[in-house]
Amino acid sequence: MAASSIRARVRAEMLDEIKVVARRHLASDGANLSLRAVARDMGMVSSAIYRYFPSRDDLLTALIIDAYDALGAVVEAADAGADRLDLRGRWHAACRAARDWALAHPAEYALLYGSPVPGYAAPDDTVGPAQRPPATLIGILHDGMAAGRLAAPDPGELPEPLRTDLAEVADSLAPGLPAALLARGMAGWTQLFGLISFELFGRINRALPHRDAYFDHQTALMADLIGLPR
Amino acid sequence: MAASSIRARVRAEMLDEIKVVARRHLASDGANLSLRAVARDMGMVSSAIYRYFPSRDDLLTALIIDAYDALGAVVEAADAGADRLDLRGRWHAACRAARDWALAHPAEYALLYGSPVPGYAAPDDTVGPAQRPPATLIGILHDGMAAGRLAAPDPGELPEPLRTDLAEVADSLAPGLPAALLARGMAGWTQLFGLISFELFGRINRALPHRDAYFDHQTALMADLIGLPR
DNA sequence: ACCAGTCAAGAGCAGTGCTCTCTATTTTGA
DNA sequence: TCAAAATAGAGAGCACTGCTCTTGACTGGT
Repeated sequence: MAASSIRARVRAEMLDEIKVVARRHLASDGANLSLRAVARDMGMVSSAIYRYFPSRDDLLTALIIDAYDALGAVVEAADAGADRLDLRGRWHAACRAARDWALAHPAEYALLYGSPVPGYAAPDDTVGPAQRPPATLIGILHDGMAAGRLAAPDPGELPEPLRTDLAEVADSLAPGLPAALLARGMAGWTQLFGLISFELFGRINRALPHRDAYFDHQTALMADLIGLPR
Repeated sequence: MAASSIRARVRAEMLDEIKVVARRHLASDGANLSLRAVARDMGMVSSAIYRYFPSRDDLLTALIIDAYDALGAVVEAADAGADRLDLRGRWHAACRAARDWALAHPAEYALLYGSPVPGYAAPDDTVGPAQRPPATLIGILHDGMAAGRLAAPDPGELPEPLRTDLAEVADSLAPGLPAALLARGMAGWTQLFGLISFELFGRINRALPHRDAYFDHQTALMADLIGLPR
């Protein structure tokens, strides 16, 4: 058994090291990751990599899941670090954590939220980790409703086909959350994604030297829209 | 002269045809466009393409500029088609036009707003066309202020380093537009980009069958945030 | 009619993902 | 303990990529 586990442990270390090297390549060369280059960096022959990842897409999938989990973890930790009843503080902490992670890991962020890699379909393993960041944001609204610190928007602002759609999503994601509030929470999540993507990919913000202040202001506007108390 | 122009015309037609074929490949195979495949489709040898586009990146740049201009044109046309004083109608028309174009040309949208192609730096020729869609949205706010139908938010909501940043951008983009209003307009543009990108790249909206209604509701929320009169 | 500019073609280089075969090593089961 | 089975790496090879260079044919202007 010990002999068996030594081989398994070496294998696990290899898997990790391949991912570490691949992440380094991702950071320098972008999304078109070269298995041969990774192998070269590890002193292996290219075909040996296929013992560990049956295809390039499988390596990408592993990196994507790791990245989703890393992002989800920092967002959840930031949210957990704020006073439970300070909804606005939690909102800003979660948003800032997502942005900080993205700025620190731009290539991995691009892998998650950039244009999909052509010919690559993300397997179902990714949907769970992918939902951690938005689920955290929605959780803030859910807690706010439960604590009576957050008012539900007028349900009449939702036209009918949409109201039932959103109500079903709310039931499965955060039971009891009013559909109209869920819609505003999703608006906040969409905005967060857009802000980070523009800052990372775009060029508009070149005219705005104080990016932190811009980001905080924009997320504050969304907090206003949601109705988080000041 | 006529003889010279016939050659120039053939050349221009070749440039166009290459771009048409390249767009077709873009739609089917995504961003990793193959010059050899394009050449094959045109019955040329691969090296002949280089007479027309010195590199793959130059072809990409041409496609990007065309796409920005196409998107900008439909957004501007949609805005121009609405009553000048119906700010909300203009806002929705412009947003819907952008979404419709993106849904009709997903690969080109991904080229514009997806993760940047690794190793490819967009040249300065692209920044002009790239600003047409957001400039159209900001123009709506500008007109609204001029017509007295749009109130400026409290300038105090902007912290100081940010206020001067935004004021400078406003001066160059839409003189007279209050900085706080510009910030809200940029929020709307960010949200529009995020909505379209999520719908095109994401999987969240799979739970929302009525996507048109969702989109309209989300853009209406941003119109509320901006203060566009109902 | 000639010369210069333009074009397509082909060969070739260095790189890619991936498959297959071969050999060496390790683990396992009787 | 010792052979069988599983696993690891190496290397060759296939079909593909972007791109360069040279060669030969064609065209337009003088």
